[in-house]
Amino acid sequence: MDGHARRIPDATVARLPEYLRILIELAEQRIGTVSSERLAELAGVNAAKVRKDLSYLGTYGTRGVGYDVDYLLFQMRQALGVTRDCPVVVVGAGNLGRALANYAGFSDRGFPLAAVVDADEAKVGTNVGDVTVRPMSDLAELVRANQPVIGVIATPGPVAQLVADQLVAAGVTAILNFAPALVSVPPNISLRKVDLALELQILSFYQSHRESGSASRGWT
Amino acid sequence: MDGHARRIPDATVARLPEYLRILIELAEQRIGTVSSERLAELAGVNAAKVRKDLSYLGTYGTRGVGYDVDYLLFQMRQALGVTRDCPVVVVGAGNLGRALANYAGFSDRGFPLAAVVDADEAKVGTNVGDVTVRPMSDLAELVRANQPVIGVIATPGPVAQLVADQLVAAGVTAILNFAPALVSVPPNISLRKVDLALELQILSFYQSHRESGSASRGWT
DNA sequence: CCGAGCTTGTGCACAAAGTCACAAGCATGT
DNA sequence: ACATGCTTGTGACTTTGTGCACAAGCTCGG
Ligand SMILES: NC(=O)c1ccc[n+]([C@@H]2O[C@H](COP(=O)([O-])OP(=O)(O)OC[C@H]3O[C@@H](n4cnc5c(N)ncnc54)[C@H](O)[C@@H]3O)[C@@H](O)[C@H]2O)c1
Ligand SMILES: NC(=O)c1ccc[n+]([C@@H]2O[C@H](COP(=O)([O-])OP(=O)(O)OC[C@H]3O[C@@H](n4cnc5c(N)ncnc54)[C@H](O)[C@@H]3O)[C@@H](O)[C@H]2O)c1
Repeated sequence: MDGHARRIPDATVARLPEYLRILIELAEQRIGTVSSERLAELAGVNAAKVRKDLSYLGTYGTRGVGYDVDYLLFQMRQALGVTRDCPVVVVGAGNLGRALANYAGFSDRGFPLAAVVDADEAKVGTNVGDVTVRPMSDLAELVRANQPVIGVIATPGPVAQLVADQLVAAGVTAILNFAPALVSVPPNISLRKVDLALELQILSFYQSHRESGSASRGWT
Repeated sequence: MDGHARRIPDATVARLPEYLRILIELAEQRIGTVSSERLAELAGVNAAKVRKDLSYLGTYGTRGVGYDVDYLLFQMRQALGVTRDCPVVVVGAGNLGRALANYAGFSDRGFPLAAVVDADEAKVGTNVGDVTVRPMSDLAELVRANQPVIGVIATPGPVAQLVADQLVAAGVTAILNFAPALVSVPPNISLRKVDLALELQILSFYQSHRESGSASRGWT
């Protein structure tokens, strides 16, 4: 379609959603154009980096003016593949699973909650957020009915690999893992992990070695 | 004490807590020594990287044998600054704040919950986990009584900067931000953010551009 | 139509991170 | 004592990411 399709570096991919969030805010404020300078300020990064990042998507800016917010927004959604909503299935209806299920921010950002499943019979049938907890045996069907789906692991660490295998078998193509355990998936499945205790330990490190680590951003 | 104190790269710092978690598991299994090869396998990274990472802490391995688990564990805790527990104060007693407060994994890993505070009068006085929600006006005193403290922002995005400022004013030296907003802090304060919707969008990208992104790990 | 004033897009030089390959060094058995 | 086998620690190289600086290019006013 475009013809140039150059590969986007991982570091850039990791920043695109941040730009996306900012663009959405700008669009809500009826701001029509934005410069790389301003975007950089809002995202807490270098302006040159913003321009380089955006240039991987295509040449969408106008020299002397900046970027058209709505157009860039459209192109960014296209690039990120968030043009259509992508439902999410949460596995584990514990503390975290329930908080996630109650979280409106997911639907708002294009990731509606499709279902919550749990292995515990006592939790199946209870309500969390807008949905009813379903048994693990429903997983394959739920995934098939909603494809493509992102699977979220919110179970204890020791069963994380097992759950991941079940998600993959059910046909999920991307997994977000909150359990503090390594999980392996086939190479065609995307996997990311979020480990909160790990974040605290990184903070702890920079706190005890008091010199500006990579963690802190500019102070205005 | 040691004399050589070379600067540890950020990328290494981000991996150390993962090694720490694995070492704790190994110690629990009464495993006395571990090779870089095995550690790498458990952490899902390259063995040479493990060795280089560990070499920043000091020369604690034994050639032909590997690393003594207990000794390395001790040194790693030392390096990460997690030798003493570091209490955590959560701001915002909503879905996420309550899930965090109920989460045993924090105390287990050296980050006991000191308090939960909230600006909403209706929530002050309610119980979450083992603690009672306190008003914002108690923040400074709570921080003073527990120092050093890590502050966790679990409030809506629009007030995140305000809350961060209050945390800094109260004397917190490290902040973990869950709100989807940029917050600025003075350079001597450590700051990290966790944005779940952002993670989902990154997954979405790699899902729509189906080639192995940086996200997936090996499949055994 | 032209010049002034911005802002983009990118070449380039540098910094950081990752990988390989291997010498150095320890333990064990003979 | 010494050869053997294994694993560490690290120098050299590759890949990836960052930031500067500036030419190219757009808009607008006169
Ligand atoms: N609660 C938090 O704030 C928090 C924070 C950081 C990380 N985490 C991590 O998130 C995970 C969940 O935490 P939590 O506090 O919600 O735990 P939890 O114990 O409250 O909930 C775990 C849920 O998983 C279910 N489960 C157990 N085995 C299962 C299986 N094989 N298949 C499907 N479901 C299964 C349980 O029935 C339970 O409902 C843990 O790994 C934890 O370390 C939680
Ligand atoms: N719930 C989730 O699973 C989840 C997931 C990802 C991100 N988040 C983010 O975490 C944050 C909290 O989410 P939530 O679902 O718990 O929201 P929530 O609305 O349930 O809770 C927010 C809490 O913050 C309190 N608060 C509001 N203003 C405050 C102020 N100025 N000072 C102190 N407290 C204040 C409110 O009283 C409320 O109790 C949001 O930014 C959200 O985007 C939540």
